[in-house]
Amino acid sequence: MIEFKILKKSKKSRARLGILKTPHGEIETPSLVPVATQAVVKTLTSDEVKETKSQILICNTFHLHLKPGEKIVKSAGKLHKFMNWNRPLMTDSGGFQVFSLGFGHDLNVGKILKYFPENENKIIEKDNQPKKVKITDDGVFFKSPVDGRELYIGPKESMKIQESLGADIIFAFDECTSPLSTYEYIKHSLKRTHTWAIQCLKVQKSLPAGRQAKSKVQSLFGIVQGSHFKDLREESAKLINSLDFPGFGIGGDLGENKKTMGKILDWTVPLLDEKKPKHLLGIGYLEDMENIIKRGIDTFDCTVPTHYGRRGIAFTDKGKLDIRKSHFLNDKNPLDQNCECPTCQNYKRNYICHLTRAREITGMKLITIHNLYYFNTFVEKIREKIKNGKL
RNA sequence: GUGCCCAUAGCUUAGUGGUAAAGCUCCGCUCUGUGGCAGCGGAAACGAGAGUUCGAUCCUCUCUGGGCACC
Repeated sequence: MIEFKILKKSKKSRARLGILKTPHGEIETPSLVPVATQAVVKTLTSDEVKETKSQILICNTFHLHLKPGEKIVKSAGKLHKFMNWNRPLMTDSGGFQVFSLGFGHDLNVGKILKYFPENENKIIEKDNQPKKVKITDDGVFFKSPVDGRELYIGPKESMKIQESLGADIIFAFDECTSPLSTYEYIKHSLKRTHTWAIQCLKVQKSLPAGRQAKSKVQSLFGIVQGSHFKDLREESAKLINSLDFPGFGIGGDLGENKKTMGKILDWTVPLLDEKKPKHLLGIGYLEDMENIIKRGIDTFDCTVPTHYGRRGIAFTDKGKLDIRKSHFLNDKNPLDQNCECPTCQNYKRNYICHLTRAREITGMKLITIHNLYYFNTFVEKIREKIKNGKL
């Protein structure tokens, strides 16, 4: 079971400084949670991840269910042993794949709606279904991206898989919704997500892992949905808060821009138990961090540092650097002048540029290490700011 | 030396008697509970000369370069 201690509350905002204790150690919050979908931070070994100041990782239930299957992971001694990561772990429930493989794929939109004119006519009405995913009130039928076979995940299945995987913090199975859904769609979807949340709690308590020594028990976080509709977000926050979750996730779409993201958090966070940790799912550009932390977010996972790293984008004090650009072949500086990460201590832009252009995986690795270190240092500085009363 | 074949974008190849298309490369841009993908946009070519023709990248000849075979 987790334990969450709030060390300091900001007087300027809802930001707080905390310690989140888990069966595999504690983390300082606010904290970034790097993404290790398939039980690996892509291109890195777990030892390398430790050199990036990463405190906790999040793996994915859906992907690990497909490959290699939770039975394999369980028999390998569960996720921590399997991937040689003895620090805290989370697993996402598979709820995001309802969206990413469903409407997200069909309509080519993300959690935050961009202002493309072609999105204007795209609307998801109440009884619409995605092409490759069938969403029912009991659970979701997926078509496996691996071999095409049909697979079903509902709250019970997600809990069982997550139990086998053995992360410290697990999430309730939810339907992550699209920003293009109508109010009626979201209202109906929300009912499902809430029913599933209740079922997840019940199932989790009945599973063997839910009955073992308290110190080892997984902590199940409930997820608030409701899209960009104020009353639905409020309704969801109140309901999820009323259930016996030790922490919360805030999921779903966050409106059409960064401002709506802040608004949605302002509607939601105050309705959730202040003493419990709050995780924002899937958000975390550098410019988002202060914004969400000020609004009471303790942890947040984001693919940006790793995903961008593999595409050759390095984050620096002077902005994003597309290291594949040919002029970097003549640049003898480190990725970032002030960075103390293993990459910046030992390698220069010219070499990393060459590696990425030659499609050598070490290029991706070096940037991934840097980006993670840079993001974690960025959050570290935000923690400092809270400590010093500046945020 | 003789015979045959070939010559289209930086690379690899389509194609047509009315000036040309694609993949890769290159140059921009997009990417938030991760395909290392993907998508959008851009730059860029008919080896040289002559002939036939209203018009030749396409047909004919010569040259240049490359390949193969034979002596």
